[in-house]
Amino acid sequence: MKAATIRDVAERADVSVASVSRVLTGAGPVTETTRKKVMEAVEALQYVPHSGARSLSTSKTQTIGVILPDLYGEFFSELIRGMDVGARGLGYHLIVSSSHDDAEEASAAIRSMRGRVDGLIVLSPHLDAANLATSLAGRLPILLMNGGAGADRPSIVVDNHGGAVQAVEHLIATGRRRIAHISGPTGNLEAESRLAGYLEAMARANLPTTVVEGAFTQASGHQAAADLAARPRRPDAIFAGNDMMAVGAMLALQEAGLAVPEDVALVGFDDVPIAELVRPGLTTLRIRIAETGRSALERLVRLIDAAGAAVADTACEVVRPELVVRPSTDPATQARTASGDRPREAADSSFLKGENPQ
Amino acid sequence: MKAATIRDVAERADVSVASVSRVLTGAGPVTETTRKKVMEAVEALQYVPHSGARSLSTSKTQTIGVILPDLYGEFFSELIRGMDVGARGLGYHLIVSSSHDDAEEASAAIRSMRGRVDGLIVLSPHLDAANLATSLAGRLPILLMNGGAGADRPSIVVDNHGGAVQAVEHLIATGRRRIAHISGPTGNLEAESRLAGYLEAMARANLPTTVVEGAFTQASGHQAAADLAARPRRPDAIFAGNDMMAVGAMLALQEAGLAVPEDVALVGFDDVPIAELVRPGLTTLRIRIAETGRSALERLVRLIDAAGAAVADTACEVVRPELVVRPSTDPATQARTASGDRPREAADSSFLKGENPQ
DNA sequence: CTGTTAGCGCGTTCAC
DNA sequence: GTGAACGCGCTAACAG
Repeated sequence: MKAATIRDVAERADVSVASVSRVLTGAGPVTETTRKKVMEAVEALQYVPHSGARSLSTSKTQTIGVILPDLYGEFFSELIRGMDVGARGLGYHLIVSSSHDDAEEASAAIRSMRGRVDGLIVLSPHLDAANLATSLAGRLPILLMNGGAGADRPSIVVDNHGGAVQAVEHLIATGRRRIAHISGPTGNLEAESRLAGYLEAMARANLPTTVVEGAFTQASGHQAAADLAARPRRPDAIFAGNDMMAVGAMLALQEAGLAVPEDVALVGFDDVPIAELVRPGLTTLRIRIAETGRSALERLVRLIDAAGAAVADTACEVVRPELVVRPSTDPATQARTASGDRPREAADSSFLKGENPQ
Repeated sequence: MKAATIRDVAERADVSVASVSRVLTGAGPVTETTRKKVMEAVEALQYVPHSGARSLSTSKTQTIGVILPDLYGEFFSELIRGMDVGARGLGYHLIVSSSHDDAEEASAAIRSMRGRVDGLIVLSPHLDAANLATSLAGRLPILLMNGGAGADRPSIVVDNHGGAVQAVEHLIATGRRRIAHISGPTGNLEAESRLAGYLEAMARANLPTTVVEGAFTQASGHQAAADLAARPRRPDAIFAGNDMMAVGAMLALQEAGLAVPEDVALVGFDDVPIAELVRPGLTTLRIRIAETGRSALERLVRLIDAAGAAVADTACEVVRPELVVRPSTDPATQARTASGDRPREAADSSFLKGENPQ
């Protein structure tokens, strides 16, 4: 008892497979009579077109692949969510492939996408990702979001440097001077840009710098902050490379008996959902993550539709983070951000709101 | 300038396509000489096999589809993460399809998977999902995780009823009597089981019940708790239908000037990562979400491999939630859960730890 | 061990 | 308007 094919339908409806195809795809002229016969047969046989075969025939899979380093943490899940929304809106499917630690694995993952997707969104922190993507994809439209200067390929990057500068300047403006930075892992382009921004802003203000390397994980942020808190000349502010580390740092500081922001002010990066839920609410640099994801997907689809002629879109779109001040640096904002609802959602596209989560 | 096909490789290597196929798939006997010639041609032409064509030929896509209602919130993202880990381990890809509000849409989504995946994991809260899946998939292996009694199909369900009973009994054991419940949305099977468990446990203890309906979202939990806090005979404990609502409730209570757990104790459900990060840490019923996801995927693959003969596996696997006591019901646990690191991760499989998140 | 050929399931020219 | 044939790119029989 195998699934019915287009041939079975044609036979039962007593027409040719071509007619069945015409009816089902809606393309080509068809008599109402045959249309009806076909539909009846389809119904009777519970026929469902085989998208794999269709893809091979049309060389369109209606699927886009997302290559990313990890699925852990809210950043990536939000991004995926946004992409998924965009994909569904355009009739595309999303195939995710994560946890490619080294370049070798990532390259294999990209390779295995050929014939399976119409385009790729690559978020690889590996330095040579751009080259990899270029060489391995064999003329597959690719959108880079790996944090590197997009070279001359379509890409989207976050202005990490500018965001970091904003963070530091905000801390300075609120009277902080001993500002430490918990950086992301060495080799990660995003992490390095944020670090560079921190260093530049501090240098400009003529302040001494302190950097502890983290790994973009909550645990590493916790450890780094514990370290900083124990130092004789403890900082009066910490700028963490991302929100997860900031959250870890916040807990570490509180465990050490330090008050946030009174003793130590704290700033994160990304504005993941949890940033608003911790207490005190976390000041951070907002990237509209889900929206960025959707936008990325839509741009890739545009690229796909344009096909070869798309030499036009080779730009590197820059996403500028927006400073969101919360109680972790400014107690006065307490009232505003104390709500359990997320005010920002009201401003964003409605797709950002989850209506029926488990 | 199109991508090279197997024919191009065969031509350049001066062998037949069959030989190329043998070399590339590793199946069948091949001389070292031809192997070398083929590999050279592959290298020269930058050839990458077209997985779509291969799938059509082998009727194996090495892809499994996940149908879920939403991607919002940590529950689903954790689940997907676990599935992704399992998939990669078994050489499978994951294609996600979410936000199917009504049964119609979900059914269309399932249908569109034909020829694209080897099996399906369906997490639909729609009551008739089981039927839908059955009728629409045309002999596609399916694993149900929709919370309903799996009928006689392979499925995984959480013991929501038992978990809810545990929650209530814990609250009673810690001296609470006016225990309210913020339920999930009507029509959601998980929500209804949890509600039933609450009602049963309360009845057994001969305590009066109070139920406010939420929507499994943080915002709805916030609103429900604000409502409860304003009542003349305010509860001294709240059991929320999931962690997101519990977090919303916690913030609402704190805004109302109530102390957790002193004035109102709070229990959630799921044990999403954030449950440990809010203050006070949230007592909840732990489902090893990522692990459950991985396990589900592995089981589905087993089902796929077994193919037709798999009448054996028709069981309904039950996941039993484990009560995790944190300060939101018991201040004495403060010290233990104050750490920014997640102790539980040490106990779980290492794949649960994110090493390189953005 | 290797080459030839027939499908996998569908879309799509072309004549009719 | 309709049907027969070919091709998408690859794997798997079957001969040689």
